[in-house]
Amino acid sequence: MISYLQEILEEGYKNLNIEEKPNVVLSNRPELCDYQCDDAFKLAKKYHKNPVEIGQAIVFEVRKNHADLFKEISVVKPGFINFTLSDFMINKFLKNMMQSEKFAIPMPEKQDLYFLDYGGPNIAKPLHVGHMRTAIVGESIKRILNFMGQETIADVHLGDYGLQIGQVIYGILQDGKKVEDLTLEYLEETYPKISALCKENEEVKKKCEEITKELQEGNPKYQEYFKVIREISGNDIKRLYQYLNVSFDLWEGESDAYAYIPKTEELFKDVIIESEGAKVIPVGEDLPPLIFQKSNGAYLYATTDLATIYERVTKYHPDHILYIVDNRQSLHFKQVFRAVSQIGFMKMEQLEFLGYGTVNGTDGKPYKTRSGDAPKLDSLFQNTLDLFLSKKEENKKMEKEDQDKIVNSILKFADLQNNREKDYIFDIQKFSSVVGKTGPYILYTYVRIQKILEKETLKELSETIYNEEDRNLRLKVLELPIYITKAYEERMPSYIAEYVYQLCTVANAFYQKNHIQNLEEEEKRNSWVYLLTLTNKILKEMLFLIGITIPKFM
RNA sequence: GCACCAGUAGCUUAGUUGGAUAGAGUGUUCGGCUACGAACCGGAAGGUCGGGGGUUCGAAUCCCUCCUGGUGCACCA
Repeated sequence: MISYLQEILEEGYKNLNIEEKPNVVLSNRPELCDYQCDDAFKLAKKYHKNPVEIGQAIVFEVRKNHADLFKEISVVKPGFINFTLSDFMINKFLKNMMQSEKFAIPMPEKQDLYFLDYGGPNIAKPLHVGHMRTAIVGESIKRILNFMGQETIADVHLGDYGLQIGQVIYGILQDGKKVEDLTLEYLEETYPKISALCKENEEVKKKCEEITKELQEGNPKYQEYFKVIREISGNDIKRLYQYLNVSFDLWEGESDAYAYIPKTEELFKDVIIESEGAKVIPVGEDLPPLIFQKSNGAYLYATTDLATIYERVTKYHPDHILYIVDNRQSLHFKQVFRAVSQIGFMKMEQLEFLGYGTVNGTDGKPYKTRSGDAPKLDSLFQNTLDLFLSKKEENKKMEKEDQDKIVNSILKFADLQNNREKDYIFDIQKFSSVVGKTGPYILYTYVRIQKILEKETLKELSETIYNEEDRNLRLKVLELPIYITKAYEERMPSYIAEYVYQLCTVANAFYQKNHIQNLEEEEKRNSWVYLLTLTNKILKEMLFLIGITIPKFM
């Protein structure tokens, strides 16, 4: 709708010899108009005229050819141009949306290949709430890109070759465990134990670093342990991602990047210098240098990230690489991006750091359980399910599959309605709420509309709009492209969550007031069935984009 | 110390390429099931948009400054 209004205005601007591109936005005063254009202020400054005069000239041009599209176009006080759509125009666009496969949303001209990195679980520790955020946000960004016609490759990028593995192997050696003795439970308790030990005991830390280095150099005994650790941990990680409906095309990790380190070093040979016994890459006066190789010869996170970029670029030639990671890593990625772009291997604008805020507890500090760890995902899923089941007796009778879908909707909607970049407070009680702006509210709306439509058949949309709730719903449906475009351009799924919620509130108001069953006026009935059909079609697709699937019953 | 991010209603928050009266949820409060599902709908109260200054016809949004909180700063990931 907006792009169409802008086209109409552009036509008028040409006739008036205005070079600027028109800009139309959703009205912020819905009682005055549907859409507004605030260009007259800027144009007034540039052409040294009164904004109202310019506004009137623009309106005059628009009226010449498109009068039937508007109920009203007016210029108000300081210079706002207000558009109120005619029923004809609203319905014309609703039909366009219904008939188009992707709701007549303007698609990007270019089709690029995006490489996404939104996993990053450490195979030495269980997944916690922070991993869920990466996974949910990343999966949603991937689906949005695909919806907009873009190609994607997603890599889980396991944290599987650093000091943490050296620490676990140290623990295994101490306990005299054999490969076949290793279990998930054992790994989960060993890592924190040794990690804590390293902090107080310099000897142990040195030993762990030594093991890490030898592992990286290919020590066969350590390699054997490593493979089993990765196998055990990887299976558990897969199970949790599966529960969240999050998938990856590649299950690579830092360890896979090691094969590319020699070539990466070759690529960076002109900029690698020696400093304090380590090999580093200077990345500018304002940043600390990136450490390529430790003075003891071991490699680090930054090295594998460079090698991973090398691998991805040479193998897949992506146009963009997106990192969905915690904001706390912003400095690290700034260094990596600079290193890569300063030698011209990739351009800065091809590399995107999509930082998300830290998940904090009600005290505003990073979320921890009483024992001091970040809560495991398993217990979060279980707690959320328990809370949901306790809300209503009937919930316990639902199929397990539907219960899981609702738990997913609770967690994902609670997460995605927040702005991606900001820290947010995680309170399990509020997070698991099922009333108000929540996943269950959205699902409830969808299921209820579906119930209404079950008894109806889809026919034509008439030219009439019958009342305020009816008009509000039609207008809200027309707003879809605004939100999806923003979500795509800014890589912000929260815009879609927001739209879905708004659509549900107007839909609720609509069907609460307007009953379809037993409605004798044929035209009205057909129109409303048409409108609700389109509404649910959109809801379903948008819910898919934020990773929410719809249960059979609520 | 330096750098980055944030501060919006009691609580959780949306809105920052400058636009009209700052928008939700929750909590409080009033009203609505003889109805296609009340996990709902309608109304009320609740705001110095951290403080101060500036730019502008117009600032939550841009600039300066101060306060508060978080995070990161060379061999962890």
